[in-house]
Amino acid sequence: MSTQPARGMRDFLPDDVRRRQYVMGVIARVYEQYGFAPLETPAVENIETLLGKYGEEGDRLIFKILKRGEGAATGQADLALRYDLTVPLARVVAEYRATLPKFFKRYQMQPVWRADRPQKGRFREFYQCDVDAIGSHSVVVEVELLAAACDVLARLGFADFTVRLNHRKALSGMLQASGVPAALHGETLVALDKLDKIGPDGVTRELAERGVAPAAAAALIALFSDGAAGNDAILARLEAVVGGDEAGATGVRELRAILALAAGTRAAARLRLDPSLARGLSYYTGAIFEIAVPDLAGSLGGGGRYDDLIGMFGKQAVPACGISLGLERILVVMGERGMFPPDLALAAADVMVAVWSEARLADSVALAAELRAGGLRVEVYPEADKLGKQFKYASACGVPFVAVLGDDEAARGEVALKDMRTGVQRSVPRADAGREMVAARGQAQGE
RNA sequence: GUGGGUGUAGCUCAGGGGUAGAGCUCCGGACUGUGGCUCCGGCUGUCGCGGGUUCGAAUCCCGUCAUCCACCCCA
Repeated sequence: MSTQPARGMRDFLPDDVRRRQYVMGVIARVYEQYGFAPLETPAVENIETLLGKYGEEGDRLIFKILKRGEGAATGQADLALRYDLTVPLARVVAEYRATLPKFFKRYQMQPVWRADRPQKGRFREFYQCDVDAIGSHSVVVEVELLAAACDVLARLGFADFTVRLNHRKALSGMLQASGVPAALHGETLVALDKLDKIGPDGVTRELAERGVAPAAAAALIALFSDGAAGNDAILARLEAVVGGDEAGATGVRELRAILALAAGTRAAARLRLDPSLARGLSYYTGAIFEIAVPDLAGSLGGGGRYDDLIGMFGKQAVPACGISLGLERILVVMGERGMFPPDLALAAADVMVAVWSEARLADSVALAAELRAGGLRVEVYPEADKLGKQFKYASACGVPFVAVLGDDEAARGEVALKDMRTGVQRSVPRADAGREMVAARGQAQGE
């Protein structure tokens, strides 16, 4: 029988968990600094909550749960594993709107599931770390979210990430003004997105195949090729192309406002206007973001404004905006670059109590209890064994101290303490052993 | 959904028609109150699975499954 975890799923061994907890701790602290409150929702949602929210591709990748009991024979699904944290949030807001604050700011770090094909930095179960602000149309929300995400990455040690920025309304304005019929917007964006892969000629060909007029194609390619230009230059160009299109003008105005408001935050140096950024999730309605580093094909995070999603739950339309960071992607890059603090690899115990003989077992367990009461993390070697083996085990585990309570020590009321890093051993009164090692640990951490 | 790489010991991998291998890990010993280093000895295999070719297949062929990578899409 195979002992591997199911496809695209992973086991997290202690070192993995420590790294994950470290990163999630940094993220939670930053989000709290911005005034966001924690939220958790169930892994499973009713299937109709999820279907129709993500677009065709997204719906296809939802893990569905077949009916149980008498319904099992029908092969129908009534439940599904959540595909992201945004749609469950929208459901929660629609359900509890009356009791939530006017501006509901929440963060959520939980696993989501996608029936995708696994790849580097891509798993079927992965954690998203979302921050969202509900209830305001103001672009202050966008700026605060962008600043928080940039603070997180900076605090984790990233110095080379960029945040691509675009706007759904600016995008549709561009297409509309270029004479692309609304029905072709989706396909046109897919083709334009390939610009850096198949080049202007390839995109021109593909657009022609899809029925886009040559003049419109040329105008769009010119606009989308402006990658190296500064934000101001792109903004000016966008304004010119979008022209009188009303939605487009709104989009460009909001992008301008976001860039202006962000000037006083850590996001300012990161934001790159990118007219080609589209994003596949269908619920976005306004600004859209994507966070990237050069050494990973996928993004570290993404997000945007979704003013219509909460209204889809049939109650009241509520504006909303959010950003999602991909924990696994961040961990993959941090691992490759060796960005974790060294003390994450520390042993699980400060001291191991060796067991001299069967007769001393009870006394050794008692000694461990005394040391724990003094604030130490203490492991007891679980059986009486040759001392050599016990030291070898302690050494392999990286435990910095071994306490030996042999017959000689016990007779004198002492404990032998060996510092495994220096090899120095001395006997101290049993009552002082805890204090000695707490002091030694403090010294080691001060180094 | 499309395309490519790889499946051999617990782990990392060699072997490409003729008896199944190495390093690491693990266990024991040198070392009966003391680890790391060294040395000696030992355990571990349906060579992913199924079929075919052959006197003979880990090796060649077909299929299948798993896994990794790329595309699509995404975090």
